[in-house]
Amino acid sequence: MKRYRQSVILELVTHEPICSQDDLSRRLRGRGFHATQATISRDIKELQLVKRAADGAYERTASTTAGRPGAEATVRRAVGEYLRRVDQVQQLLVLRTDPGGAQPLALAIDRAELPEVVGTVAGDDTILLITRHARAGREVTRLFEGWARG
Amino acid sequence: MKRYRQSVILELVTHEPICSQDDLSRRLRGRGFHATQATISRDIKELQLVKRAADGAYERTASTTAGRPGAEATVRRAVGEYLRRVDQVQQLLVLRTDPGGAQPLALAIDRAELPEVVGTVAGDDTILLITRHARAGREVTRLFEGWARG
DNA sequence: CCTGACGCCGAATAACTATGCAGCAGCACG
DNA sequence: CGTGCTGCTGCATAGTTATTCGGCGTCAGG
Repeated sequence: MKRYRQSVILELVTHEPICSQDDLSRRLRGRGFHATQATISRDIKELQLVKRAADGAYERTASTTAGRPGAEATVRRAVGEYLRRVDQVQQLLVLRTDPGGAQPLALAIDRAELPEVVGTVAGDDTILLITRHARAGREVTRLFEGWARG
Repeated sequence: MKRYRQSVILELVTHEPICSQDDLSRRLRGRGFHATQATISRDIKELQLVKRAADGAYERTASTTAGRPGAEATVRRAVGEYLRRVDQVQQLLVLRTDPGGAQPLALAIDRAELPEVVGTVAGDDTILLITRHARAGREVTRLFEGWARG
């Protein structure tokens, strides 16, 4: 129960701006969790989130940002199977696959929640992958190319 | 006055655990600054500190450590000189400039490492600017429009 | 000297978060 | 069973932070 709820909190927080615990409580309710602000306060402490003063949103720290081990194996396999080419333009990567391969690959990438990856947009055979900056883009490129070769 | 106080806040926060704004207020008093919690709240927001949930201490973010002070003045000037229009679509901003203005403006924006800005892609007279979320986009829009008018 | 605009600030207060306490499982042991 | 222990939770409230409102000083233009 608690573990599951906390993982949903992590996901919510990484994907949209959550600016208060009541806010979080409401979104959890939308996913079938009932938890009071008190419980969420404790969850947030255990998850070691931080609250940005600039906009009040909660954020994961580096320690919690490492993706789940299972997801990494999945994305690794998906990259090996689908990825055909990578082009980098600053902090954007354009990934090419065979026709129809973009959706499953993008899904796997999203699930992995790689810290360098801000988000993806997938068409049919092309994915636009957005990283935080060019350096991160290069890292992801190297990572993926390694997986594609292996 | 304000600048000086804020730099002292940064120093205090990096060297010892400060867990509340009243705490900070007391320590500032020890160094000859008199500021209420309200003022400190505003300072902390401007300094873009984050509060760790784990222990409640304030912490600097990468951007406050990395961003050079000159960069903000530069981007300010660049916005005033080049920016002609801003359109927002959720967390994306489309910035228009006169022909040829996109590259230098994007460069200045990148250098400033604004925390709300994830990245930019510049063409000749158009920049796609990616922010973390719509709220951040609105802030950046207001910020830039203010600079463009000034 | 006005006057308006602007930036900074404090007091009060609204909004948000942490925590002491008590209740309720579940579980191990006698 | 009964008892004690542990982990998790909600309620109430204490503690902390953000914001609103209004005042003050500065500066530029009239």
